[in-house]
Amino acid sequence: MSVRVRFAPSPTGHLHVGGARTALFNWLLARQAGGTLILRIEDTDRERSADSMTRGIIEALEWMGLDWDEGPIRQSERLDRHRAVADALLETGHAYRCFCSPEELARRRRAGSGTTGEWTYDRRCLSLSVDAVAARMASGRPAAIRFRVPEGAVGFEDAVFGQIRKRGEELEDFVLVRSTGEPTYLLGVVADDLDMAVSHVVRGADHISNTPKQLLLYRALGRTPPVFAHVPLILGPDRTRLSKRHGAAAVLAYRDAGILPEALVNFLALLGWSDGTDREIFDRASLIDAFSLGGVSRSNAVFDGDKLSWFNGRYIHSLPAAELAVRVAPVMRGAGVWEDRFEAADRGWLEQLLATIRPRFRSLDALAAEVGTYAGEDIDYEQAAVEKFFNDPSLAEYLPALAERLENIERFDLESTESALRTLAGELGTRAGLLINASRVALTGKSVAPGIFDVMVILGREKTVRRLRASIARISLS
RNA sequence: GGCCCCAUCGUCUAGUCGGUCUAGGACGUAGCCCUCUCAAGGCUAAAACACGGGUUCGAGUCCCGUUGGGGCUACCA
Repeated sequence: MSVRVRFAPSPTGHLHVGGARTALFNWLLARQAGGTLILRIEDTDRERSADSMTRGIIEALEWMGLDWDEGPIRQSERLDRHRAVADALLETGHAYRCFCSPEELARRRRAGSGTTGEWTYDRRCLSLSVDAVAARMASGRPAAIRFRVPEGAVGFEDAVFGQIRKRGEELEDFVLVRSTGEPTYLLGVVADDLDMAVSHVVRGADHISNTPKQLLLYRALGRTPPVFAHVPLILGPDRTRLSKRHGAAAVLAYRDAGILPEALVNFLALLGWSDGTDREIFDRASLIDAFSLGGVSRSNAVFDGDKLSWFNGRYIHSLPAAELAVRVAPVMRGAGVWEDRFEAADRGWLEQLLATIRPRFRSLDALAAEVGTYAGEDIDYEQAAVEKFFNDPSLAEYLPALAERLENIERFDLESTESALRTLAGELGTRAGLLINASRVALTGKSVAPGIFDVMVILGREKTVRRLRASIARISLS
């Protein structure tokens, strides 16, 4: 049997990391089996669904590199089909019309929810005679269609949670079609999964409790249900389900915060799944290779932004410099540090710069912002750096001397600049460290930067000499 | 409230048929090394089997209960 899975988000909000992980697991399963991934938008609640959300979800999936083979299919385009399924259920006696209005139900619910807990639908309309139903329909009274929950237990073997059972008596006669004629989610999923020949339903564990209802529908329809695999939920730091309340839970917010998609994918894969080894770094291909539903955890996981950040650092540090340049380019544009010369003539220089400064960064944002320090003409001097490394009066003498040496050495590379500086320090009878740290402030305006000779080489002789000389004015100010 | 599910370091997790598990790895934290700063990298440390009963020669691993957490309980998805 071929693997046909689906990712079925509802466009009532942004794609958050929980949904993204569900999408990832589905994608992994499909790719691993050479199967099919269907993207289905569950927008049967027209009140809460928004097209902009659908676009955002698609944008997020594309950014993560999770491609689908069929769809996007909007559930709202299949309403007639859903209604036909409901009619069939009506026909076979598995469903019935209910004329109780939502307001009336709310009233009864309030009155009925006494000591023994929740009120469930009392099946008032189930006992209506055929004539009574016909009369109400003729009078144009709106009717919902409810599923008639049969007696007995329902159970299924979940691919990650194992055996799950529920007694039918605990289920109420749920609504299949609203009195407005709109089918509900419960009917929609079953009808769609059936029509789309879905073989594995992989979704969040918040759907476990609804699965028995869906199973009843499959049974009433005389069809074999797919394999169900529920994945544990991702929790916020407060241990409740991730939502907008938890700030940046949206996938696109991570993209905008300078997170690389491969880092998010790698991190998410390991949140709730393990291959049983100590391995932490997985690229797409090895994830496809190693993933299995059996390795999915049964307990919920707290989202740890620090660890995501660590993964992001790993990828920023290890991506080929040329590739990294491609990724930061848009971020640099956003930060206003992009220059056209980076597109052509100075592409190599940009790549070299990125490779030099990246060990200090864990996000594309911070990395991009730093480019300006090296590529721009002017630099800002950080007060703290000036106070810490630019406070020796003799620097007013040393720095011009260093500038002069550097201006005249034959070659200008790592070895020559270092030997020039150390030789000068020796001649001046001072520590090389004094010159080095002061040079750092003079060349970058900061107390934190790559090795000073890397800085000199990346800046080039001319800019190095110029900044060294220009910086002297700052000494007296400190 | 009812029902369902879950339970190993602060966090993510490994833990084969119950037997060197004095519980392993990673993030984070602390220290050390490297060193021109800060990172990166390397090394080290502190840090967990929720609790109580069973079963067993032996339980983190099986069973029951308690506690804790999460989910569902809509004419939401």
